[in-house]
Amino acid sequence: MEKKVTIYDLAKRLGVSPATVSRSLNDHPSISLKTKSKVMLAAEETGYRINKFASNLSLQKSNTIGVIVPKLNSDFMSTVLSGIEKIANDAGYNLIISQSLESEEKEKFNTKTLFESGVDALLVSLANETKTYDHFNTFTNRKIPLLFFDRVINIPDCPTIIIDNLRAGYDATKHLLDQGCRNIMHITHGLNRSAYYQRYVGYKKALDEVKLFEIENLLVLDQFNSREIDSVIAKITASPEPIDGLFVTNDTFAVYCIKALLKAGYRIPDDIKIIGFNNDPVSEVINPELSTIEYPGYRMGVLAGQSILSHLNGSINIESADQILLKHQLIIRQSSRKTTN
Amino acid sequence: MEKKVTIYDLAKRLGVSPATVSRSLNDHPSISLKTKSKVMLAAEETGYRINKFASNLSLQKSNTIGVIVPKLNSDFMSTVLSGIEKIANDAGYNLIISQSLESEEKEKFNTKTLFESGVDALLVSLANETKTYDHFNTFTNRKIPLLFFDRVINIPDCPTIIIDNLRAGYDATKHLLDQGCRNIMHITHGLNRSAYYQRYVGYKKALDEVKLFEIENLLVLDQFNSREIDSVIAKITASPEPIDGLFVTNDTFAVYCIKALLKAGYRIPDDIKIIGFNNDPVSEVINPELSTIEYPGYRMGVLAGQSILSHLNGSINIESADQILLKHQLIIRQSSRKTTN
DNA sequence: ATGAAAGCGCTAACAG
DNA sequence: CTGTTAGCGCTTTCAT
Repeated sequence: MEKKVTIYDLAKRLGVSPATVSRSLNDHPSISLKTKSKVMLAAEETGYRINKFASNLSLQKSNTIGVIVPKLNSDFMSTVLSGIEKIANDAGYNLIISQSLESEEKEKFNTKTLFESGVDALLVSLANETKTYDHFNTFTNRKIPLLFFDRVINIPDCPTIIIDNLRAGYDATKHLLDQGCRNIMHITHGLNRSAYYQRYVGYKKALDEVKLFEIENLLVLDQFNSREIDSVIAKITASPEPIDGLFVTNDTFAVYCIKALLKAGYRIPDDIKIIGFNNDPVSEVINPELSTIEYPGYRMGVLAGQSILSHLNGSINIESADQILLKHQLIIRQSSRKTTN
Repeated sequence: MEKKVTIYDLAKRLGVSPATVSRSLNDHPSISLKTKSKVMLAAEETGYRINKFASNLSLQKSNTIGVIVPKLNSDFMSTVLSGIEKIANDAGYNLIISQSLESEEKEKFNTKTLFESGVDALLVSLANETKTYDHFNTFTNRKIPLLFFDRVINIPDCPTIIIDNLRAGYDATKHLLDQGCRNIMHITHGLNRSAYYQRYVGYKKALDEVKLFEIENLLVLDQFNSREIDSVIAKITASPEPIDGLFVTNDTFAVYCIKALLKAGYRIPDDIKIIGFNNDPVSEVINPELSTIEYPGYRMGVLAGQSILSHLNGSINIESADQILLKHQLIIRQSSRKTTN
């Protein structure tokens, strides 16, 4: 059991003051090179490690960034997190990551504990359930940088990083129309989150332009899990006018749809054309390959990290913009291509 | 800008001592109910929040658990993390997550910063590169609970959570043999990590039993990324004796292999039978569906969390065992099934 | 049941 | 260039 060694121990050992030790350790300019190296050596020998609690308490900062996401284990989210972690880590920041599991309660709780843990900034992608936003006041009131990504809400002085979801929804739907679809169903998550709502608006806009919008063709799911697939197939088969296009706001679920539809005897893309969302790796694995909207997750993570760091440094530049809009991209693959016959 | 309020502020406001406030807030038994509720109310009204730095400094603990993983963004790892987070969060612990990106240097650095951040325990899945383990001494020397999962190393008093990789490798290979394969190639990650090495040993054992082991059929890849797929195909086509079986220790990469092989004109499972590892969702998306070894990631995360918590509590039970061996399972799907002709 | 006071380990203003 | 000293905010022992 190694004993912990403090700057006082080093000070005593070297016959200098704790302040000198502290300054040396922090490479303060006003310390002679000689003392510095003496201190560093002693620190090395004794296995000295700084106590961050004490340091943080004194400095009133933690070099830690909090992150709240709905769910860790999706390809998209873990990719975003990977980007955030890379940037934060390179800048000497630790990441405290927690998941809300789509629950407003848990999001509130996590917000509270992250605040108390003294994170220097907070990055949030909102739970689907969340309808009130007061729990973020603790951060905004104290001017602690708060940033939303992907699932955002507009709060003064809180930057957001998103893609143009309306446009993306429009692009996806327009593409299906261009391929000849006339009765397009939209399968999405709770419209409570603007990311999803905007995609829906884009979908509606494209259809309104050609007078083909049908409210019955909207299917809002609670989760995107495989248990919900039956209701999808039921709705499709029950449709008075045959469904010939499917815009699903999640690749993984779109893939479930493809599998279920094929099993039910539908031909894809001949009978029904399908487009997903995110460009998850799985979209290239399914047969037929899934058309989708490319969502730059890693870049989003990197930008979220850079943006929050620049806020933390007080530097003003592109990353400290109020809103960053990332480009999405329509990716056309087999699942939605018009069949020439 | 809200001002931060401390227990001193509350004490002054209520005309009691800071000690009483502290005790009330912590529900200490020796404080009258009346004072307690008085304090709680004042805390509520003023928006008091505990300062964890001060608390941690005083208590010498952080209610924080550190986690180091090779890479956040894989289905398997994010699922494990999701399990760990659930358990930790429910027990009132925060998680500081960092990725080594398979680099020994970064793993060392992260170990150091997590130590300095005062985590109460550390959970590690080792980087593939890592060959020395001294950097964990800071933890073991001070008896800070340290646990390895998935990619483990045996260090006294450090529990490990793994599956029986040797047996899993054996099962996978034996299955291919049972399906009639006679020239089975093994595609795996660097054998530096015992998880992979043991799978290799199992593979070899199954083949040795029927005198079919060929060292030339071992292909060790640095990464499992799509850029390496060409070398795989090259090796398969160049094999003097036709390869008729493939045991790939990663589903995602196995899927790349299937796609590339199909494109190269091989029939699966007729010409080559394939089995993967992990039972990632993608294994059910590829056509033909991929046989694989089920790896219980979420359970592993949950158990890792429970195990480390029980160490933290000093309780002795099943979760505080030195080694937990989770059951894997052979899952047979189309990609490896003997074709009846 | 409550208060006084020391201590956790580090930082920084001030003094020399 | 270095030392003294006063916090940072909370916990806890020892009194009362």
